[in-house]
Amino acid sequence: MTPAEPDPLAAWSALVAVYQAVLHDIVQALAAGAGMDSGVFSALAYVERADPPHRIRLSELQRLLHPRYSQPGLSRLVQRMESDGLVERRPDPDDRRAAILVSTRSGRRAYERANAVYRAAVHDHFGRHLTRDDAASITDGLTRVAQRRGITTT
Amino acid sequence: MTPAEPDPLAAWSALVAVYQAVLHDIVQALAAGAGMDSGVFSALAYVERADPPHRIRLSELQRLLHPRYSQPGLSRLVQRMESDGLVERRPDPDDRRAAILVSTRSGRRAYERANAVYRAAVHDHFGRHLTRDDAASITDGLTRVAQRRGITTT
DNA sequence: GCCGGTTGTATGCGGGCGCATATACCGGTA
DNA sequence: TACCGGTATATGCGCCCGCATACAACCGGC
Repeated sequence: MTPAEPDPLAAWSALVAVYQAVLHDIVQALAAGAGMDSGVFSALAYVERADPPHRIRLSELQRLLHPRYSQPGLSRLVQRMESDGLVERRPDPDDRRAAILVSTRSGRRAYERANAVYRAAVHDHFGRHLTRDDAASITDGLTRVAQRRGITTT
Repeated sequence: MTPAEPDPLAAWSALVAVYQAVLHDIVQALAAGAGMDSGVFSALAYVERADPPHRIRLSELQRLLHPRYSQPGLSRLVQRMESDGLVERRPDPDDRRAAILVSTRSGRRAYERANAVYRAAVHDHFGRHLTRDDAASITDGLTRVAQRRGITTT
């Protein structure tokens, strides 16, 4: 394959095509292998990796999940997670408007299982098609864009 | 910035973060600047660039749009496009089950305007944050994944 | 010419999303 | 204290999506 002309539109088109196909497959894998939809998985991942772990303010989660979910969208996503027993909602002692999410034991187990499925799916549908150089140069290029745009990765 | 370790998970995370943020901004730009949602724009783009141009079989459009739209999703997307006067539905003389979409004059104008907005938005929110080398290496790496997965890019 | 499997498209239904808005609470100001 | 602009979260509403399914038309074997 001859090296690509440096056309940002072509880069964007390739990014869109790969993202849509890979994400679709990962979503299916998560549903089939862990019974979890990708929105719940993303939110739960932020709860688990928060500092301190296993708990996060709803407004902070909203900031991390933007623009994937609007504030009302997150409100309802959390309602579903709560009714599925993955997280609990605690009052914030310092601010009575705020809610703090804490993962339940069952939520933590579900996350561990789902994360294993997720990592395997990323490898199967994306990682194994990359050379080491590809992985490094994609990470570099996109991380640069993310930094310039003020996007926080992961 | 020090070069990234060749970690496919990090590459995927960066891809997701950049995609979501950039797409969000492009969608807003399309809505504000051309009054068109991104699904209509994608579908119309395939209609316009089909061979021969301005007309496409619905089932072929479905193949091109997969997995972004399911078959029923596309059926309704096309209904909206038709009721907005962007395309017309013609019977296929060779297969009475099939529908052929043909863009209307108004649909072609709307596409030209929206495409200008789209290209500008891709530049503003993505391209201008890339060096020439970034663009080339992202295109190269992702195109390789797309080829290995049998994804047709744009 | 018929028949079973396949393909192309549409529709019923349940559910998730974003926008606009409502409600409660915060913190500063006078 | 009483107020007021801003912040954190929830809810009403309409729309769009995918899944399951329905229906029509195609095609190959006989």
